[in-house]
Amino acid sequence: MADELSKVFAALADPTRRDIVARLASGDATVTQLAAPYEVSVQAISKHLRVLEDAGLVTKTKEAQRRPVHLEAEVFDLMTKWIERYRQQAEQRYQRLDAVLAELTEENEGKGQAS
Amino acid sequence: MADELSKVFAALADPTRRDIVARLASGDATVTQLAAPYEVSVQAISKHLRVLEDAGLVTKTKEAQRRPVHLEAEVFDLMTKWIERYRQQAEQRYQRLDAVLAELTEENEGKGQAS
DNA sequence: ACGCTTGTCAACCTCTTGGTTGAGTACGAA
DNA sequence: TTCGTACTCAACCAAGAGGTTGACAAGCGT
Repeated sequence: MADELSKVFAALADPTRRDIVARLASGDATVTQLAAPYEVSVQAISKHLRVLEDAGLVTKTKEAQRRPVHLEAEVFDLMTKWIERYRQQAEQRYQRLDAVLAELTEENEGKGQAS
Repeated sequence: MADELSKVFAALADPTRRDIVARLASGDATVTQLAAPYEVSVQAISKHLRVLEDAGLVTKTKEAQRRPVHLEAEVFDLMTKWIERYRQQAEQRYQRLDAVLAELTEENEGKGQAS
């Protein structure tokens, strides 16, 4: 796949992966610990983790046979920045429209017309 | 597909769709206007717009033959809330770890050990 | 009434995704 | 050294995503 942002959004588009992120937010966990709550195979969860890792949302470290998974918070900033940029612009436009509508209402105030 | 959040993330996982969102942030546009910059067919863009619409990121209105597309800012809040929840938790844990490490360093200060 | 513009629907193709099972590696415990 | 645990790799499969082309509907302008 292509750019960082696409990978991050794609990774979080899956409910299972969002769930995993949610659990990692309260502490690191190994692959089998993460796989336990789900009905799917451990391999499937391993694949999910690789997607999260490729997106930079998560890192794996070695500890004997275990691979504790750790949530990386920094990548969230990338998303937040992207979102905020366009959310704010859209909201400003919305408020500008509000202002225009308010003006139009004022102008028509004496004319008794409010289509 | 399933839940709202999954649809929103999936919609924004595509660079073309993020690009469309970016352009819509500075004003509404018709389907052909939105399709113009890209090499793909108008139908492809129409599909992209339906994905964005299903995710609630965008609305279409009728205006003669044209279908002006409008960016809906509210849905971004859903994402922002989800992201912020886990980002903050992860950051807090990180800072707590920092504090623990600082304590450990202090304790070892007189012993000349700094592995 | 006719044609042009705008947009969607439908069928099709290819690549990706999320899942499976089976085998293999790496390591600690006995 | 042998066994069990933890995890990954590889091959495979069904379903979905993004693209194409072709046909069609809906409106405006002449």
